[in-house]
Amino acid sequence: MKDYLAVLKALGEPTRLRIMTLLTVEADKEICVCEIVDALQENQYNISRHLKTLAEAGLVVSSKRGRWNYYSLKGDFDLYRSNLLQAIGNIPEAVFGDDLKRLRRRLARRVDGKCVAG
Amino acid sequence: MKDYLAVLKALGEPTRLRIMTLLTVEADKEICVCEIVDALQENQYNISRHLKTLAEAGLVVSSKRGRWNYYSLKGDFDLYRSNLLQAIGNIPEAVFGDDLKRLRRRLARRVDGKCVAG
DNA sequence: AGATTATATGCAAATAACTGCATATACTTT
DNA sequence: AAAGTATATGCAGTTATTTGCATATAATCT
Repeated sequence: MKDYLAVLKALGEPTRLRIMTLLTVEADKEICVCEIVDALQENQYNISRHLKTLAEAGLVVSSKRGRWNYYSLKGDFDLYRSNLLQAIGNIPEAVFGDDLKRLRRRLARRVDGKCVAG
Repeated sequence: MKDYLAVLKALGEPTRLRIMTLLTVEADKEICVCEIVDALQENQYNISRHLKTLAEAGLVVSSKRGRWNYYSLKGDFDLYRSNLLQAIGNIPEAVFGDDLKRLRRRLARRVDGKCVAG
């Protein structure tokens, strides 16, 4: 039961739910930590920790490139996780409107599709 | 966001997830508190409290009859909650095997479809 | 090599959630 | 009316989760 609970707990925390929404809405992209930090206006260390929790729950994966670490939805969800993601997909985008706006503004700054922070 | 979170939090706790499984598997029935207490082998007061949390999250409803209080899944789920229930429906029944066995044994004791506790 | 930047993490403090116990409430039975 | 039964809840203590700060790690740039 523990594994199943870990996924629900991972989603049941505001910052992590916000992160999952970013990654879901921009599901075709990998997003790096500093972009998430900007979009959510939260501390770097907290974002980093919440991402770890999401990864441990089997919801996201990371891919390090240079000093950047890019996160994205885990590709091959089992039915349990994909139903959960479908559920949170029903939450109106307006709930996360500011986050998404800031994310898009930030993504627009990329050069060659890569984060260039600062 | 708070309302959406409350549902995920409600499901992300072992006792509450176990309760939801009982109510889902026996979705055609209303189940009273003392039957849940027996099935889960937990304290009456904790079950009572967790049921309250589930009710506040819009997942279950109660219906008082005599001194018994019967709980069941809320009938008219929105898409968000119904997708969540579909998700937890993917958890193998074996995970809750003992609970379900005890519940069935307990339900078999009903008289006229009503709980007769003790 | 040394400085800089992006990310991660150990530890202590703060916050939130859960449990146990006692007891209240509400209904029923004698 | 009194006793009994099913359920709910206030309060205090415990346990779990999250945060803040400092700092570690790892890669890059000068």
